[in-house]
Amino acid sequence: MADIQKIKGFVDLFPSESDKFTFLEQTARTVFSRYGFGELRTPILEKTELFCRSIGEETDVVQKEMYTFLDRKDRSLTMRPEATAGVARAFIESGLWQPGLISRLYSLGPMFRYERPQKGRQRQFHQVNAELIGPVEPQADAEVILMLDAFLKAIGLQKLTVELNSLGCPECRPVFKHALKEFFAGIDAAGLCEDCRRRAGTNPLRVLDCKVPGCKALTKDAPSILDHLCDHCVPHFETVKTVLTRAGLPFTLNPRLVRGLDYYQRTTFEITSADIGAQASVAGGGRYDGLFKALGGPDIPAVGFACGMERLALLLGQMERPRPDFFVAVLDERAEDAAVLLAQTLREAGFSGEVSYKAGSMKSRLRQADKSRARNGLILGESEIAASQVTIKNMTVAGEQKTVPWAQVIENLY
RNA sequence: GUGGGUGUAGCUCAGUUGGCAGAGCACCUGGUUGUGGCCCAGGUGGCCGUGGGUUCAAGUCCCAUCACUCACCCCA
Repeated sequence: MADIQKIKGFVDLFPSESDKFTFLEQTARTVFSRYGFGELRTPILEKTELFCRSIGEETDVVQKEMYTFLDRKDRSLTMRPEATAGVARAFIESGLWQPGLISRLYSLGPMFRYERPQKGRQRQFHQVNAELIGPVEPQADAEVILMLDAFLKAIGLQKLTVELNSLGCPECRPVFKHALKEFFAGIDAAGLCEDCRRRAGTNPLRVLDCKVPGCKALTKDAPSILDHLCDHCVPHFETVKTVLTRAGLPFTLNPRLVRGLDYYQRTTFEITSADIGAQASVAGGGRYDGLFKALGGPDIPAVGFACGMERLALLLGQMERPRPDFFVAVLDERAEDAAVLLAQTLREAGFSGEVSYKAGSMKSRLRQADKSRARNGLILGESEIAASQVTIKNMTVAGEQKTVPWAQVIENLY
């Protein structure tokens, strides 16, 4: 055991795993560009205040999950726990915005939250984020959800559930919260779980999302946010649903879907999978019209989502690595230089493969060639050196091989 | 922050009421002088997570500690 180990909740990804992330990133770029999105790369480190003001001072993320520290000049900095705040900050700071402008931006990269790790949750995790900045129209909400769905389909995922809700706006949500508190006042609070008795006062919306059976039963007849939407929010939500339906995307209405970050309003959504353990949510997002103003910028509406790559990777299964074109099997010490030079020539011509640096027995070197899954075994032994030739062995068909001059290797590969 | 589970070979794991440290896979070398996969034989490889304690004797029992893991909270 090495005496220095990686820190808790951080992981090393070797090729069999990192291949999945590369695939996810490439697919995201391809799909998002079809929707007119371009990549925005923002810093991993931001001033702490940015996250306090955007995510919400009272949220768990800000209260107990941030990697926050003082730099050498005693400024409080934080490793980003999510992407949207940084994107909004960058967008405001750039000064590029003007009324009527629409920006389509996505971001990829690591996020950091100080939580206890478990399946589908690390302290450093990766998200692909998309932000559609500018439009108030509900069609934009639908488009973002459709783009997310297109991405998930492109990586081959089935059996995902789209849950949809509207949280209302600053106008109608307070009315609903009041109705909810009245409801809790009217029921026997003793039947609620310990957490929910606390939450009923502090964050009543959360109680509706509790999985404890007793709480579920007690809140069965609780008022629904969808019955309390105001005259602006109702048609907005109706249009979102209509567009999704006409696009053929099935979704489930979940009036109890609550988001953990304060900046969401109106449309919210979540994509879940039943196959990845307790942390079932692979993506979540919604509309955050108030965020830019809260950060001291202009009043810009926006919709977006965050998608967890580790959770997607859990659903991917092993990816097949491509077969190398060749493996140079060195049988004679005098061929050790030539082997590397032969490989170099082939690589310059676009072929891929490896070399056994040290000479060894035929059996040993061919075993290596076989293990590398190469299509061609290129044998350099005593007789080949003497004649300036290479024996090319077809590793995919038993007993098929030929010996050719150095310069004719490329056209004779199997 | 709270609870459960697990730490033995590179990996996956056995190891009885306390009595010599094991298997499979992987790796290496052979089984025809220069021909892979399948098969066979042999071999390399262990501070039994760490530190205390009990005992003639501890992988095994007790205490502590660390790590990993699953779940809660919460989120992607």
